[in-house]
Amino acid sequence: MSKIPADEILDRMESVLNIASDFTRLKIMYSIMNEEKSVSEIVEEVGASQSLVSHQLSVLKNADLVSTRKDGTKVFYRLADEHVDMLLKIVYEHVSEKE
Amino acid sequence: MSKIPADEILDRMESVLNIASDFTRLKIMYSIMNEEKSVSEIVEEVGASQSLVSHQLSVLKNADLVSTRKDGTKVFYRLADEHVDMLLKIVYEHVSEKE
DNA sequence: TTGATATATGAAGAACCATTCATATAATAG
DNA sequence: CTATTATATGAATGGTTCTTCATATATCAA
Repeated sequence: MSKIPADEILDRMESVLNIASDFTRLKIMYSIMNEEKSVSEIVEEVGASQSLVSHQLSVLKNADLVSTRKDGTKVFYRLADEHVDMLLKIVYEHVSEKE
Repeated sequence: MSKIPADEILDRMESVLNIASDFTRLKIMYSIMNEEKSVSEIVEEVGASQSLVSHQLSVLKNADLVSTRKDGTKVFYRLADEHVDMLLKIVYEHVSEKE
C-alpha cells in the first residue's frame, strides 16, 4: 500500500521524466552513456544542429540529468549518475518487449 | 560503447517517458501501484475530476502502461508490468537524493 | 422502462515546448 | 589585438497537450 508521494516529489519526477522524453535528448544521453563527450562530438554523433544540441544539453544540465567538465574551449558532458543509465535501460527493455 | 538505438525504438521510448511525465498520471500510477483499483476509487484517491482521471487512464492504457479488467459497471486498472514499477522507483530515488 | 451509478469521450482554450535562425560569449593561437 | 574554434543564448514560430465542460454510453436494479 505505497502512498502517493508529496506534490513536490511528483513535480520533480514529472520534470525529470518530461525532460528525458525527447527524441534529441534521448539521442544525446545515449551518445554520452559510456564516455563523456565534447559538444562538437555529440553534435556529430547525434546529427542535429549545434544550436539544438547546445539548447538541449542545457536543459539536461538544469535537470541534473547530465554533468559537465570544462577543458579549454571544450565542454565535456556525461550522464549525471547511474539512475539515468537505469532509467534508459528500463524504458528500452519495456519498449523492446512489445511484439 | 553502446550505440544509439534505432529511431523507432527512440520514438517509443520518447512516448513512454512522455506519457509517464504528467502530475495526474503519476498520481494515478502510484494509486494503483500495489493493487488494482476501480476508476471511482482512483478518482477519490487522486483527487482529480472523474473526466480528467478517465482521460488520463485512457492515455496510460493506450501506451500500455496500465491494463484493465472489467467487472459489471466497474473497470479495474493496474500497472501493466514490473517495468512501470521500476521506472517510478528509479525516478523517485533520483529526485529524492537531491539535497 | 425508468432511474441510478460507473465510466468514457468530443470539443475548445490556455499553456507549454522543440526547433531554427541569428548572434553572443569564451578560450586559445599566432 | 585579430582570427578562429567551441559553445551558449534570445527571439520567434509551429505544434502539441492538459484540463474543463458537457454529454454519451454501459450496466444493473426495481
